[in-house]
Amino acid sequence: MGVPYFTGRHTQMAGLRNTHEELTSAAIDLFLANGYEETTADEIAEAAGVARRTFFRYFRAKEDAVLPDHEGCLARVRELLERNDSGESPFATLTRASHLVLALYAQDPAKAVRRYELMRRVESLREREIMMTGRYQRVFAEYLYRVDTRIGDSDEDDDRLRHDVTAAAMVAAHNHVLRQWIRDGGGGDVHARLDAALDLVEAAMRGWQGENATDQGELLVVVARPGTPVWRLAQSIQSAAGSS
Amino acid sequence: MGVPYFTGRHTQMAGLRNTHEELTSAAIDLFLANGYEETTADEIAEAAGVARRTFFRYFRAKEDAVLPDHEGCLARVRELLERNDSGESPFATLTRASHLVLALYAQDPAKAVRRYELMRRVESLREREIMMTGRYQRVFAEYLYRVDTRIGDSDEDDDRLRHDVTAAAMVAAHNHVLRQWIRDGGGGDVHARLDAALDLVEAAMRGWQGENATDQGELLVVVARPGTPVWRLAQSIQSAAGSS
DNA sequence: TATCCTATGGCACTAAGAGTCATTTTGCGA
DNA sequence: TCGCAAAATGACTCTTAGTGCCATAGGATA
Repeated sequence: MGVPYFTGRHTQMAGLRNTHEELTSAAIDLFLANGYEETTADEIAEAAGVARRTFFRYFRAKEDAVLPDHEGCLARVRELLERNDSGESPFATLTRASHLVLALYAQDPAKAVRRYELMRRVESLREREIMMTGRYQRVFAEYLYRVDTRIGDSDEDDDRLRHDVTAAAMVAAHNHVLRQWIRDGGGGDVHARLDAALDLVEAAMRGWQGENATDQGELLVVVARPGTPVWRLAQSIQSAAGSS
Repeated sequence: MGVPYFTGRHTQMAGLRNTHEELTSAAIDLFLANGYEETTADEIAEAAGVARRTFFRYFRAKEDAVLPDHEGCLARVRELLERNDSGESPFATLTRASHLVLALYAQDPAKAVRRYELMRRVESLREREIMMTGRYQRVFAEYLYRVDTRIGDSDEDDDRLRHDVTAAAMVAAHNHVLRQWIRDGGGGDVHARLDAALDLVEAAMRGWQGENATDQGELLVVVARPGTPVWRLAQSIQSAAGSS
């Protein structure tokens, strides 16, 4: 078998023992009780009533026994971004992808809180989590690069910078919301909070301009007397916006 | 000795053999020639004419033999942020910190290019690098949280979100500039490029608003006939901005 | 010369992770 | 209900990263 790691395989009927689940909960229990480094893969396997080798068939590394199934989630995110069926904005699509990731935690708040407690004190787990967010960020940035090309004279490298920064900002907002939610004990509507945060990010990034940018926050006041033709208004607005 | 790893210790007189340098270059050579996983710490040590144990005295992990001295750089960044002597803006201080990190690569462009070649194909090294950027990002965000508190009615949680996003955006911009520079072969003035990129980030983040923000990019057009009192103008602008 | 102190070498040990093959379990069609 | 193919598991072995511990070499200092 080529890729034996758990990504939805190992399908178990209801009622039968779910090795994956037993391994993760045994791992979290032992880690919380005896410490992370102090717990060996042997002990986890034994606690789950399974052989050591089996443990490493379900998880490619010790850390993965605690962390959520990012591999599978990343695959779903990629699929979502490649489908790209609706006519929504790139940012909106990435927002949906963010919710997909958030659901990975939100669907089991109690476990999320326990995991967080663990990650708070184990450096190695924090590192792994950071790595994963880096993966998402990269996928986001690449998606933007693919679909958010702009017509006109905009500099290509500047566009890529904007894509990288946007992806980083979105992931940071996601992580912020997730962390706050978990610290609050896992109550309330996380998804609504994520939407609010991403709205702020989108608003800020909408102000991203190339080198010939107009100043943010500038007020454009057009004074016209009644009876002025509308095209005249449009003309002066345009020229004012262009010559800042 | 408590912390034996290289952070400026192992001071060598000029002319004596610099074990650290020999180990890193031996490591890069062997990794590029035979692959990363295929090269053991034993072989690196032997190539540097040193014992295996010595290798792990200089580097806490195999990956660290290739990567730049992030540990020391992080310490310098922390020191810079804690000094906080000048009266510049938080963003400007973080910009200086970014330049500090950039210098870690810019001071030896040839080695940076070789390293990049290596990281391009070794997942484990990419992971380590992502981890390190995560560390910087965290330090940046914490700095903002410390010094960029705002007076008035601004929501605290919203502030922290802004700090997280700002830090992420800055680090993303830094990494973007660094990557582009390395891909271009390591020529030109990286530091100038970083300044340009961070200027764009600052401009975008300046547009960050709390929940009662007016829409970014929205144009407010006031039409008034000549002779209208100024207070009347102000009144309608205010009411229009408030009801968006 | 006696003595420190630091870098190094050498050795043993733990544990993570991968390869391999035999064995069991499970799903499914006849 | 039986039997078969595929998947899951168990039981080894092996390599290598990383650590702890102690001995030693060799330069600096009193």
